Amino acid sequence: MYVTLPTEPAFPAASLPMRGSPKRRAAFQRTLRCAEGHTLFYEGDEAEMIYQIKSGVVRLTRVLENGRRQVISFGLPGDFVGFPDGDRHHSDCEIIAPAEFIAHSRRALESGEGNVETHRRLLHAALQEISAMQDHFMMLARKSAMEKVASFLLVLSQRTGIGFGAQLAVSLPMSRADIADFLGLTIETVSRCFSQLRKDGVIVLDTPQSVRVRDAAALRRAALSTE
Amino acid sequence: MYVTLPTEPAFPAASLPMRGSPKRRAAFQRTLRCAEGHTLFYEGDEAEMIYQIKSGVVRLTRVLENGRRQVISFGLPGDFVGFPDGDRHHSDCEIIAPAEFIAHSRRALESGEGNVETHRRLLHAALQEISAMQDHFMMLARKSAMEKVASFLLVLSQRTGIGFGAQLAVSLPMSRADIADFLGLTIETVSRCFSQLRKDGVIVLDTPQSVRVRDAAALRRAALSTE
DNA sequence: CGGCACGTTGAGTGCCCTCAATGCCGGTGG
DNA sequence: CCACCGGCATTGAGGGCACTCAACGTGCCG
Repeated sequence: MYVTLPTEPAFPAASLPMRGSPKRRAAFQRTLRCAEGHTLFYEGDEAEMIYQIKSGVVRLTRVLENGRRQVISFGLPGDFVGFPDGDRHHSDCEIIAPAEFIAHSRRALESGEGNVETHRRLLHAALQEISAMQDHFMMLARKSAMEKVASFLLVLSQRTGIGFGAQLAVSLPMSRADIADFLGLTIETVSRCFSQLRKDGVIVLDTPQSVRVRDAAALRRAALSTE
Repeated sequence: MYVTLPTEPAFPAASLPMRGSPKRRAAFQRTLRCAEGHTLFYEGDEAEMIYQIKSGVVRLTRVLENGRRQVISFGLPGDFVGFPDGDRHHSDCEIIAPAEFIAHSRRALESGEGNVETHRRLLHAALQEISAMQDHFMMLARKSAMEKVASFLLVLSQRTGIGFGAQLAVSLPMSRADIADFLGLTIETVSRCFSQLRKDGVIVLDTPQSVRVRDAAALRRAALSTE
């Protein structure tokens, strides 16, 4: 069953697939569609569902009291988002490219209610998340600006790139500010790194949101920078 | 390299409580004691157990191919370490202060085998870990050197500090190199921050491994640095 | 056309890194 | 006992990378 999300302002979408459903107690899994610009959940919301992204892109963010923002991660197809801390979400989740989700009840993760196999997959995803975040520690703490941007492009091209002749077309639905807050850089530095990669012939910038990777090997070298 | 190795060679401690035990199949939970300098598990080891720290301190590290090292976290009493990625550990775990653990079978987390309540607690700890790591993202990406060091001291003093008159005595079993690799700084910068805090009268450095917090409010201010 | 959001580019500064020297402490051997 | 050494921490001098501040270009929308 599909729940199409509207063009109205953001709302606690997490609650939608459950409320008022006659099959509520049996609804461990639902499919959900959501337009760009909407917020799937906010920090502090009660976490009723965990979402697997079928298509589209989401952005997980967290804000410090002084206003500094951190983009925790970008959710790409295949990713799970919404793992709770206690019974609450600990970040905001905004849709930045029209997305479809499979929504799982939180109890499917916590108690295996509904389906043992689903429980196993959710748990596995949560543990993988921990490992992936550790990789990102390296990124934030030990890589130069160019390495960060190159690594970012590399991952994105590997996960969502589309063959385009000898090149790989990559869409960047997020803004430069999002990328900067993800990598721990400023907007200007991110922009300068893109320009440098363009000047070096590694990438082509058709529009700021549309990149083609011309030299994947060079990109990989820039991302590692063993020197 | 960084850390002095113990009087005996490191060993796969994780396997100790299981091997040769006649009660092996029933052993979902065991207590374990381990001296400083030993390694509880290595990256790539099969993750048979998950450990809750009863006392002592451990260090989780990961190494990049080019040699750059990242300290993922320090495990303090109450913390869980050893959450697997698939069936493998994804970091090294070394004991840096004599420690006691409760070892849980990985199956206790994955299938709830043994005890439902244990399963719930392990899962809860894994989810909390995700949330805690997100906080550390902020730390690595958006805080200045002084904020990082002050935050680090603050957390440590809150978790392991011992009242000492009006002051709070904190033990730092880890080296400056460990702290630097945890915070994404260099040894020298960490040292300079400690010295600055000392000059400002915020802390007293009895020895490099033994700190007293004189002015907790000032430390908190330094950690937030809203300016 | 003006206003705005976003991205790019330039100039200058500052924070933290690099490199280097020194001090301290424990272990070891003369 | 002292000399020597290696590991660790501290401190200083200098430089570079990324930040800050600012200007400009572009596309979108009223």
